[in-house]
Amino acid sequence: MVESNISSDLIRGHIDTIILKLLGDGDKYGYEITRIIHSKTNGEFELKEATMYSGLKRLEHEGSILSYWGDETQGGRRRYYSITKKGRQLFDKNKKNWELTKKIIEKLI
Amino acid sequence: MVESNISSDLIRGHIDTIILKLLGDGDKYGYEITRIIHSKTNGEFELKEATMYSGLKRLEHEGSILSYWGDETQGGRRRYYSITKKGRQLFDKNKKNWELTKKIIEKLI
DNA sequence: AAAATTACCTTGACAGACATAGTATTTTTT
DNA sequence: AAAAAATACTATGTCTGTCAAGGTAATTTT
Repeated sequence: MVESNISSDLIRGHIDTIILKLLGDGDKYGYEITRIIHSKTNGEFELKEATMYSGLKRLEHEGSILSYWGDETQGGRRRYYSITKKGRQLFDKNKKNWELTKKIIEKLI
Repeated sequence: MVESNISSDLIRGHIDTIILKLLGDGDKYGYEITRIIHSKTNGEFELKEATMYSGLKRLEHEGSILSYWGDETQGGRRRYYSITKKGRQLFDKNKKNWELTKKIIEKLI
């Protein structure tokens, strides 16, 4: 269980993009997002709950995603998130930004 | 003059590493560091002065660099910075961290 | 002489990540 | 059946790095 050494400074600014990417493949609820990320990275990166929820709130606020309560008649309530057109555009923009930033960092370190 | 669109969130956590890298090649004074970075990136990234000086102060505080006044008898004073052994170790660590983080981000976006 | 550049420094604001704490339900373990 | 762990959500407040804005002073260019 190697559990994450990823500095939060290095991940900063990528959280929203990571969430948007996941939602691009279909609606998900919050807790599910953390689980997927955990397994996708073989436990190397753990998205903290507080971090995720603040990202979700931010994204919803600006209209990049929207949310709705699942209709689980049994079991705990789940709030699902769905990406909007604006969200897809933001993702594209962020991804390009990442590519550019990556090149620059690579040039400098 | 394309001047920087690099989001400060994406660069966060890399400033110190960038500075250490430059000092690894020889002592430099503050203003010089900004100029080198500017030209190395063809103007795509501009290290803000306040950001740089706070990085320098942080690094000096923790013993990763040290500083001394240049002996310019004529002309303006210059404070030179020099990397320490600890600084070189920190650079190596940061660089590894970057490689790891890069892989993880790439996996997720 | 005025303007621009070189070179340094400080202060305070801001925003994102996260620790911590809390609620409530369901599932697993003892 | 009771206790513990996992699922699932939310709110509050702290910390830290980046940067805008401001300042000083000398030198060089216009």
